[in-house]
Amino acid sequence: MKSVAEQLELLTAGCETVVTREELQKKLEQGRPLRVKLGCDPTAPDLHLGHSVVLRKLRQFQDLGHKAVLLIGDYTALIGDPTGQNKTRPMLSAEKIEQNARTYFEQAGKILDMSPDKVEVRRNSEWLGKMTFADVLKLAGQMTVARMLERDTFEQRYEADIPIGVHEFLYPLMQGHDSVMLQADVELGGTDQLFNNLVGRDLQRDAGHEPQCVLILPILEGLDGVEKMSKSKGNYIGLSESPTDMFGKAMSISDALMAKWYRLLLNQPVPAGHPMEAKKSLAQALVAQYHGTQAGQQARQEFEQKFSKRDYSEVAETLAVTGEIWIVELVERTGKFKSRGDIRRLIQQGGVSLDGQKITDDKARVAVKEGQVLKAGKLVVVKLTVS
RNA sequence: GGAGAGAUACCGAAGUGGCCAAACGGGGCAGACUGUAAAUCUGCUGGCUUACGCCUUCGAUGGUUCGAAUCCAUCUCUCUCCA
Repeated sequence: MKSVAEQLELLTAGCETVVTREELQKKLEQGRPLRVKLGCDPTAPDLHLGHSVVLRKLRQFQDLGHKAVLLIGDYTALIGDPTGQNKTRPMLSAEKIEQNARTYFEQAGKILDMSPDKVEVRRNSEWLGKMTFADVLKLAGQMTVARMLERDTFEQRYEADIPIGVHEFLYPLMQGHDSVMLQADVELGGTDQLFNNLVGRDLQRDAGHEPQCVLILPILEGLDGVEKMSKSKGNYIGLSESPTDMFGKAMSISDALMAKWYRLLLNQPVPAGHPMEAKKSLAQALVAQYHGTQAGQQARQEFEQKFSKRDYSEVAETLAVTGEIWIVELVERTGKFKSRGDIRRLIQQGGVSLDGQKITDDKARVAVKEGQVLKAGKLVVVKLTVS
């Protein structure tokens, strides 16, 4: 067991905001396992590196002997959230939610310790589903409109004339109420969760509990280096992606972004030396985290061969085709493109080559030979086999 | 409840009867250059069709017209001011 000072140092490292350090220290001094809450969204089961930042923090708590309390927001997902901003969030069936939750745990398990004594899984329908309208009013009475409007996402939307549904004011309260019910000692979240988590403190205090500490982790920018990593923006690396894709995507980030990824994903400073070498180390370490050390080395070797030496002999992915085939169809078979029009454009612009020879005629038929290598765009390289 | 403004492709934003698959900017993709970085230059950027061409798209539904993103009606949603 590490000392309180060591724990405190470790746990607050990398956090953007800690509310408050003193309180956390006091809780740690009590010497009992703390209950560390993290809300999971059962509508987005595809976890990516962005989610991993907060999950890794939670893992740190676990490793120090504390308990991860995963809260599934099944009640809100069941009702749906018709917020103007994100269109109408579809109502999810109970089965779908369960299925998503399972997928979530499967992926979160790559980071968290999922052994029963380290994790507690709860659903907020347990208590929210039983509340009466009078209970809701009582809850709502603990908050004021002015305070709600302090929240910057609300403030911004209000200023920008973007609609805000009244029910949206209730979400922070629901989330805060969850903390009361769970007797959370600590709540983790991304920067967008600061307000919600602080509401939890108020409600806990009103309920006569000791308020939870709030640890806010920074947002991880996605591949583009500007926007927050998210599935809808397509700028993410999924936790379940293949070593090849992970490595390739990681290599495409900007040097400026690399430092932040090092800090948030590896808890390390950028090593000295050539930025490209540093990036390779980053990519390798990431692959190793999710696929093992060996896969990390392999991915690196494969990458260096493919792109640095332009030697495609070791390409792992294969595609079986029959003898002669129309080039557009051939590329389509890789399954990585959304439409034929897209493929045509790619071909016309010189993005497709066979054994290093560009094919720019989108009407061409090609006679595929065993072992030829097809390259389409930056990321797709496959070895062809004739069947 | 009253008065006004608005809804265009991934986003912002032009377009007010045919030349509109829809200007321009951003984003995205590709090529050149590189380190699959950045910067820069160039091209592309609804779907199907290996051609001719066809189909879907300007909030929704109907209508006027040879012809509608554009005109009319109804509806839905949003914003502002007033009560």
